[in-house]
Formats: sequence, structure tokens, C-alpha cells
Amino acid sequence: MKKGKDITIYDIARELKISAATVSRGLQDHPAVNKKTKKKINDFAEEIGYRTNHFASSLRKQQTKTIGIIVHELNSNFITSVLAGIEKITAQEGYDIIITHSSESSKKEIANAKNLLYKRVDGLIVSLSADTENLDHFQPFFDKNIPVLFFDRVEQDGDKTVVVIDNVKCGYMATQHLIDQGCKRIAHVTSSLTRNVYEERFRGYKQALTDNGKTFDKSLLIVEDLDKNGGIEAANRILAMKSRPDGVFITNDFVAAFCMRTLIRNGISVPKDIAIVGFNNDAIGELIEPELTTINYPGEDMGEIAARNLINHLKGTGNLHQTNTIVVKSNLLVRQSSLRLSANGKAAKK
Amino acid sequence: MKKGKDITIYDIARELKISAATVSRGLQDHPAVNKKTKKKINDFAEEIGYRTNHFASSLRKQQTKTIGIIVHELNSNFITSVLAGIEKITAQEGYDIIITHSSESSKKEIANAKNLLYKRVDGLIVSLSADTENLDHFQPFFDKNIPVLFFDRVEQDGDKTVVVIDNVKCGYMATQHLIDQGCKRIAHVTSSLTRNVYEERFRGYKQALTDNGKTFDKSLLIVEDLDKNGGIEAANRILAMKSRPDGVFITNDFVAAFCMRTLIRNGISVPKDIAIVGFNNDAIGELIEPELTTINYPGEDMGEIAARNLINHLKGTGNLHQTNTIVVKSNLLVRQSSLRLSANGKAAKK
DNA sequence: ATGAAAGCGCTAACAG
DNA sequence: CTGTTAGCGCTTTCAT
Repeated sequence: MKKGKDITIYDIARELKISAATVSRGLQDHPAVNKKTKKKINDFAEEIGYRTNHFASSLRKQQTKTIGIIVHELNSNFITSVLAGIEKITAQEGYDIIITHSSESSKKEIANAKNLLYKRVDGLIVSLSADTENLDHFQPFFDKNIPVLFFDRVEQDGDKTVVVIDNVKCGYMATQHLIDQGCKRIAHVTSSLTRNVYEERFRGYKQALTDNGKTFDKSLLIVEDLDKNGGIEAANRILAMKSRPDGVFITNDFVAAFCMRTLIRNGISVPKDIAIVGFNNDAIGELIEPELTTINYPGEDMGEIAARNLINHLKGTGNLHQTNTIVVKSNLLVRQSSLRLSANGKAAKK
Repeated sequence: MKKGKDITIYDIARELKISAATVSRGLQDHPAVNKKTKKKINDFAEEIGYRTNHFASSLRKQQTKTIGIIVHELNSNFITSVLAGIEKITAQEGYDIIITHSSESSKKEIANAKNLLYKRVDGLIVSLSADTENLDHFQPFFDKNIPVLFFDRVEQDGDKTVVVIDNVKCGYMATQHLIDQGCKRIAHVTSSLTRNVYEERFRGYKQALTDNGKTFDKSLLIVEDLDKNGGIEAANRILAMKSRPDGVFITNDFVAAFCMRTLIRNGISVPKDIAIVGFNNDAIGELIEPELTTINYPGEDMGEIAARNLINHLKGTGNLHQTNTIVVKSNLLVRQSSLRLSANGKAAKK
């Protein structure tokens, strides 16, 4: 073995006194290679620690067996579940993945897209950052027929393939639940309504109000960043209202946690004075007092579905371009933060 | 432009009536190229949307300008801060990164290492998974002189380059603080002591006890997984003790949160009956009641330092092989969960 | 079932 | 300052 140098198929060919072409075929389990030769090749390759040079291979084949992933953020239960789901499927199918995250900045998202384009991924799975306004940075992928699949945070009225939950329904469920618990004035804390998920949840919220004979009161809509400060700010705005709400639907558990904490510190009793429903079923919801009612949806399933669809398309056994919208199930998880009535409809003792 | 095909330097060369070599040089800003030619090349490349084929380049140059990252888990504040720090530096220096995570499984860690080896990363930044017992899977990197830098979770008594905090000191600080708050019996909740960080914190804990004339009581050492269940289990074990501790030093905020919640639900008052100190300064610590005293350390700095050192080594302007240990500062963040005395030494009213 | 040969796109030594 | 040339390691016709 030449020291410092990698082993190539030529080394194997020379050693085994066969041609490099046969080695290449043997390594790929090509049908037209003698079983014994194949075994000899693979055993020897294993023995001397051969590893294929993916650059040479990709250069030649013009495909990378790699899927790029762009997510808006890493540190949430939901996203890591999705990643786990994606990994499960891609690993099964022999695809590599490259994970990038945009920290909720469309600027970084654009850079990531460019980077993955340069890396020549075979396909892309994307959840948009909060402030992404258009899909121009994915145009090169569309142009080159590299499939792009969006999940969760997707383009409003896009004609792209997406994996989502029914956010309208979720918003409706959350709001209806608060109404069922006797709330008369329900506020909604959310992020920029240009992002589909928030717009849709908002729509569900309004619909539930309407269906229950209430009219939407604009002053009860609070738009904040989805971070610690946003939660505190939302609470402050609620506290400052002349006519305070008695229920709040917050579109993110982390924000809900900070909002609730701030309310409680200011003498509000939850759920008695104000009932609260969050969104995402983050671990944090179980840790705070009272525990947070929330919307739960299966990240891992979404990841699996996204990866499976993308790979099927890549293998030609599915077709993304017929404008699929795949909707994953979701449900309301009732906990203490919203529970004002016992099961039989009486006011809870607590 | 041939449709469907990528543009190559040959296309540019032909169009501009110069050689491909010059185009290549111009694109790389090689000094020996005429300024005007360079401008012409870059302008034209930009115009027609040329993107270099990194496979061809890597194949030829035998280097990828890519750094691999292996972390034990993604969903913690600490890790995402480290990643942000790494990204800041690598972006500056024109390196790409590939992030992989092992979900605390050494099996996945080994697979990730193999994968990054195949991807031929120029260097590696690693935080070991909980159950990693040896560094055999990094041997191929060592053999091929690919630099590997460990941070946070590193090999016990290794001779490798590492970026860490002074865990012994942190354990000491936490324990000393509890003693200062009047705790007489201090339990320690941690994970497997084979992982350096936990062994070291444990050592600091014992040292603080000794220095204060206390002897270490083995029955107060609780080893659990660092997850929700571990926290609950730890609490149950504390509750079951005949002679209960009045202080607990827990090596992870998330676990501390679940442990504390369970204790409180069982009628324990925190910090009055039991004072609690966590570790990591996760966002969760601010949200729970009482707020969690914890050890804070700068993830972003660690990431920057790790990346900076690795890249310097790669560029030949630094040398990792002189067995560096880089220690990053850390501090105790006192909050309500451990505060039994007011600043003047009297028992707090609360 | 196997081999010979060309070429994927880029870079670097060498020559001029 | 620019061009010629060879080759990185692999895959894939085309032949045999």
C-alpha cells in the first residue's frame, strides 16, 4: 500500500489481476459479474479497507445520493422529531443527508439553498424561515429539475408539493376548546401572518369565533416574535388591555410558557382568570405550572412521509409534480392551563 | 447553452477565447492573471450562472474545504450555541460544514464518523455521545492525518486536542454554593461517570464536600439517564431515602426541571426543604418555578474557539498535535431554586 | 463474464 | 501572463 494514499479500484484490480471495470461492477453488485469474482472483490476490498471516492463517482454519475435539508431552527422537539423521521427513511434507502438551519433568517436560508445547490444534492426538504417572502432562491432547483419538498412552513398558495398539518383545523380546535371552557374573550398570540402556518391558525381561530356567534376583535390579535421576549411582550400587552381576555391561544409553546409566567407573576390566575392553549407539544409544556394545553402533531411521521415521497420521486416511482398536498393528523392535548371545567361540565375545583 | 447540462470552465473558455486553465485561475483569483482577464472571466461566469463543480475540484485537489461535525444531540441551547459559533468562523474562512448528530448513541456516532470519512471532510469537530467507550472509530482520521477536535464531551485522559470547561471547578462551585446556603446533606444526580464531563463534575462535588469537612456518602449519588424519566426517577429515589438530602446538584437542567417538579408535587418545598442546582443554563431554567440555579458556560465561544483552532491547524498556522487543552470560562448563575439565605446571610423570607 | 478506453470538470506542473 | 497537458478515481459504453 502506498502510504498516505487512498486505495483505489486500480489497486484492487492489480492485486486481483482483473480489470478496474470489473472491480467497479463487482463493488456495485452488477448482475453481469461472476458470483465468485464478486465475492473475491468485496472480500479483498473489505480487507484492505477500501472506501469509494464519492467525488469521482458523483463526477461521473452526475448524482450524489444526497438529500439536502433546510430547517428554520434546530432546537425544538418538533424539528428534531422530523429529522429523526427523515433519517430513518433516507438511511434505509441509502441516501445521505445534509442538514442546514437558517436561524429564522431568510438570508441564511438563501445561503443554505445556494450551498446545497453547489453540493449538488439530488433533492431538497425545506421548512421556510419566518421572514422568507418568496421562493426565488429555489428557482435554480426547479430549473434543474431537482425536486424540492416543503413541510410545515410552506409557501402560501404555492403550487409546490408540501407535507403539512391542517393548521386551520388546529386553530379551530384550540379556540373551540377555550370557548367550551367558558371563555368569552379570546386573544390570539402569533407571529407574522405572512407565514402560512400562522395565517391558517389565525383563520381557524376566527372561524371558531364566528361559528360560536362571536365577532373577531382586532385588538385581541397580538403579533410578536416567537421568542422569550415575544412571550413577555404579549403578556404585557394583555395586562395593559382595558377589557382583558379570559382565554389566550398562543401559536408556540415556548412563547406560551413565557407569556403564562409573566401573567402569573402579575397576579393573574391560570386557568381561572385566563385559560391558555399553546402549540407544538414541546417538552416544556409538562414542566411549567400549570401544565400547558397544546396542539400535538407527529413530527417523526411528517419526516418519514416527506423523505419517502421525495425518494419515490427520485426513483421514478412517484411523482411530486402533480401538486401533492399531504396532510398529517394532529390533535388537541388538554392539560391544566386551559381546564376550567371538570369533565361533567361543572366548574373545576382545583 | 446546452440544455440540462451544467456550464463548465470550458464553456467559459470557448466563449472568451482563452484557455480553461486561465479560467480556472481567474475564478480562484490567482495572482498571475491579468486583472482585466480576471474581471472578464468572473463577470461572464456570473452572468451565465456558472457554479464550480466541487466534485471535480475535490477529486483533483484532494481536499474538500468541508468540516464535519458530530454532536451527541441537537435539541439543547448549548449545542445550538456551539453550532452558531462554529458556523460564524467557518463561514468567514470559506469552509462548509456538515452537521450530524448521534442521539446519544455510540452506534450512530460510529456511523456518522464513517460517513464523514467517506465524505472526506478536511477536519472533524466532535462531542461524544453518552455511551461512547473508545475512540476507535476515529482511528481512520488519525491515521490519515485528518485533524479531529473534541469539545465538551471528550475522552477521559485522552491525548487529543480538546475544548472544554473546567467541570471539576463547576462541580465544586455548585456544591460549595449549596453548602454556603446551609445544606448539610447534598445529593448528586448525574449520568454515567464514564463520560468525562460527569466524572469531573462528580469529582468537584466530592472535593467541595471534603474541603468543608463532610464525607462523601455513596447513597447520595444518583446515576440516571439524562431525560425526562431520569429526572422523575431521581426524585423518586430522593423521596424514598430514609435520611433525605437538603440539597441536590443535578448535572443537567432538563433533568433538574423534571426532578424538581416531581419533588414539589410530592410536597417538598424548593429551596426550603431541598435546594437545587442544575447545569447548562437552558432556557427552561427561567420558566419553571422556582427558577433554577445553574452553571452557565458560553457555547458560542466554545464553537468559535474549536473552529478557529481546527482551521488554523488546517492552514498550517497552528498545531493541534501539541496536545492542547483549551479551557473556556464558566460561572454559577444563582436563582431561586437554591437561595435559602438573603444576601446578608439571614434566612430568606420568601 | 470481462476488458479497453473514454471522459466527467477541474487543477497544477511545466513551458513559453 | 497564458496555454498545453496530464491525471484525480470512477463508471460505462462498446467490444470480445
